Amino acid sequence: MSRYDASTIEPKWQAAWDEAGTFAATRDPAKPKFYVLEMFPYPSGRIHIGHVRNYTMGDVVARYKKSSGFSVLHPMGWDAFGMPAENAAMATGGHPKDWTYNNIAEMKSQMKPMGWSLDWTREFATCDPEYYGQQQALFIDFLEKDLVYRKNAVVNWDPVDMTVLANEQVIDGKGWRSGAEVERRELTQWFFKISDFSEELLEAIDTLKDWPEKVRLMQANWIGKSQGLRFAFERTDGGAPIEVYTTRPDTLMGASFVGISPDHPLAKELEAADPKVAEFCATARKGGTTAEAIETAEKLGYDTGLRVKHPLDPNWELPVWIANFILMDYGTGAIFACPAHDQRDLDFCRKYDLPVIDTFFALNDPKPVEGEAFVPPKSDKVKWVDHFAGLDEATGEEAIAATIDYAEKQGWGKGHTQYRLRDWGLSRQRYWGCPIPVVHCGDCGVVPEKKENLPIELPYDVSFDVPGNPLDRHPTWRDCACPSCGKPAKRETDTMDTFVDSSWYFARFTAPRATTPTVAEDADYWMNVDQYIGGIEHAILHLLYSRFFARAMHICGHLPEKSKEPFNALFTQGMVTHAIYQTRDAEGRAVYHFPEDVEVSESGATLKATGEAVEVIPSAKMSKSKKNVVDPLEIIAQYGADTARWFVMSDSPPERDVEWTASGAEGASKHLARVYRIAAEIAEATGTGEGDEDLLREMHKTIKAVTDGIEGFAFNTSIAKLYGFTNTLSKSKAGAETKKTAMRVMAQLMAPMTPHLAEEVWAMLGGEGLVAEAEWPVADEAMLVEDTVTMPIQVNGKRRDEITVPKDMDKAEVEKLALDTDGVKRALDGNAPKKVIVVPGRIVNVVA
RNA sequence: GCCCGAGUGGCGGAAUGGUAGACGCAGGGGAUUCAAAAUCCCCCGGUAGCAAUAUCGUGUCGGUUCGAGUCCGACCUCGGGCACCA
Repeated sequence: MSRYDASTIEPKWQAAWDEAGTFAATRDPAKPKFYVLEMFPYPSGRIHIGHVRNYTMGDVVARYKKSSGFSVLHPMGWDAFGMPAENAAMATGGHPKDWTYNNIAEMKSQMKPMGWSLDWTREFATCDPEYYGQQQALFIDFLEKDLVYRKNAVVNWDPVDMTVLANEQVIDGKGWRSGAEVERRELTQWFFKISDFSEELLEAIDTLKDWPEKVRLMQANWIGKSQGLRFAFERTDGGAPIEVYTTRPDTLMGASFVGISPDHPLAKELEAADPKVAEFCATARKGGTTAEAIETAEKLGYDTGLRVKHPLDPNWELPVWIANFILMDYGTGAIFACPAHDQRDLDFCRKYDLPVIDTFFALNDPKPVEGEAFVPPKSDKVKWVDHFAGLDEATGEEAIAATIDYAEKQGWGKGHTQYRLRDWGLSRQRYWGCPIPVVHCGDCGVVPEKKENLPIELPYDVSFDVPGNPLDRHPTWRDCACPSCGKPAKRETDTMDTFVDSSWYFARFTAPRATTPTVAEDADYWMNVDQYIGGIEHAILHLLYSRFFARAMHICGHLPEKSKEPFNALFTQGMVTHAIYQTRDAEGRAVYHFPEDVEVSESGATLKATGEAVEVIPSAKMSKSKKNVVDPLEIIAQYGADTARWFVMSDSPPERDVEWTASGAEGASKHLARVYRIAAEIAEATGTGEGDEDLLREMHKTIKAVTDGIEGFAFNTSIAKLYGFTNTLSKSKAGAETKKTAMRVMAQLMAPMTPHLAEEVWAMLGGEGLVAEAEWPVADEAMLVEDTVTMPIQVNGKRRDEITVPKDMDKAEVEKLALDTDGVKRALDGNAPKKVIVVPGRIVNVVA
């Protein structure tokens, strides 16, 4: 008898699928379609175990749906623009394009042996000019529909390298290469008007029924709708009033000062006139642009000396401060502070000795605020000190509504709906991205490129030996003719955020070679993505941007109405985590190392090559920049793709993070060999036996459990059931034909996870055609019903005994039997039960 | 700092509010074998006990319920996101 040998089986069946064109997606009007998509990878050059897990999940769904009669689209491509390619060029002197395409070739050669049912004929990379040219066409359409504009926004500026830094390149407020203190600097940049869609994007979240609740919540919070009051403080010097937005207008009587952002027009005006203000603003602008950096930085303020009048009391004057924690991007860039009911304001007022005025107390505890602000939930009733609108005891919500009403009636303020969501800044001052297809003309201003001139291709002859954007210093690339007047003009040198690339690739897969962004018939047939699978780390930005893009593409006629929400169902798989190994270079900067280069022992970790001690940082998301990635190729080489697939699907629930450990692959491999052995025995078996009915019952239960597991993304429980059925089958004494039937069904049920082995077993047992094309088995409901049931008997919630009774036995009868068990008698110790609860078919609980 | 999750044996994990630990890995014992590999069988949360069994046990503390891993409240720890990592 031959033994299970993945290395001969796997290439054989992959060739068979290729020859039959099994996974090429075709529009078939006779069949329902199913579009399954996993978030496409960044071509780092090596697949890691997270990819294996992610794409195997999608493959299980794709193969299952194909068997269930759907015409399946399951494509693959490359999210190929981005910083790592430029970093590699800087580090090794190569070219981002060569680096990227080499990586793609390398990764593809690693992915092919996995046997994923991908339609490789649709493959593309976002750095292909054929792709980004269409993206440029979309940009021009968006410009025409007024979905894009230019404005100033802050970036991380490295004053030594004279270059813009990504957030990732700012470490503890300093530039990663220069080590210089980073400052926030304004630059004119391109923006998508995603905020115009705030309300629509928020409301439509309710329609995303098959998205995880946590993702919907995160998106709703991100959009951040709030109701508040907009009003202006009059200045005592007669200057332009300061407009503020507040969500707590009810606390206006507790106002302590008016604060403005260092980027507020008034701050800039004062900065120009007063060196002291300029000095403060320069300090306040130190550090990175992230919300985290701004919110955790020390709170700094500067009293401008300006005074404003309190809107409710013309004699009450408030000082105007510039404060580093106020964002110009949110609301009006100006606030009033109420320290008694906001911790940040309180800390600030204590620091600068500003007054703290209580506006309300807890109902039975009129204790003035000291070190901690009093911030009850807005739904709690509180006692008001002196509410101008005449409230005494009322909730925050009631008071806010009353205040807005009062302000509107008096005419000094207006109720306002505010969203936290900001417009999407897409400009990047970098080379390896999609060029923004506009031209700057001395006469015509900013002019979109003509579509017939697309794609605007990146020049190849660039260098990365000095910081900054190589497009800016290219000798000729910028030179062009103005599309409007024809005079000499200059190209835009900013490229697009890579989130743009990934915001419409799912639509492009429906017609990847088209000379327009999409083709109506293909988009109509294949959209939407029926099952999208990806990491939870993309819960907000990528998914929100894609939802915006789908709407914008619909407006421009590139997607049908139904695709405004492009992802019908979303599954967010957990991340594969791993410890990070790092050493430090001469300047004390972190240098990361791959796990396979590190020797880990009880006494610590060292580099295999040099024996240098390695710092071990606890498990974190696997990322190429931290090099804490595990190479699955070894498992594949040693055991085969099916073992790797079986193992990653069996080991943990797919939505949960998993800490990668190598143990277990061996066990998975043994199990597959066992299945092969049992199949080979059964293939040669003849004659009748006993227990055929029992085996068939178990088979139908297995069909149901495995199907439910796949449908519910609980692949690990499907696999547990398949383990159980393997045991049943190996012990069964049933007749040969029944066993063959059971084994063929097992091959079908295993096929989504271990497709090569399944084909082999299927062929061995005389299955017709390819198992990949066989119809999915359906459980016979009649075979699932049991006539007797074993019920646990509890006394006060603790299990004391059990009884096995007919399924439909009368409650009173069950109660009688239960009370008569030894375990119950022992627990009751002669006492009469107070109450007996019988849940038919499930449990009996005796209350003593 | 703000938003969102997760926490169950040595390990990965299972469990419509109804027998906690299915299934697997690791470990222990046995069979087979000249021996080994491979395979097959049995045991496997802690404590006490020869055992039957009792008792404790799902991050911590409290609550709801006949009954809580599951629901509610507070907390602890870990993870993700925070708009230029992808």
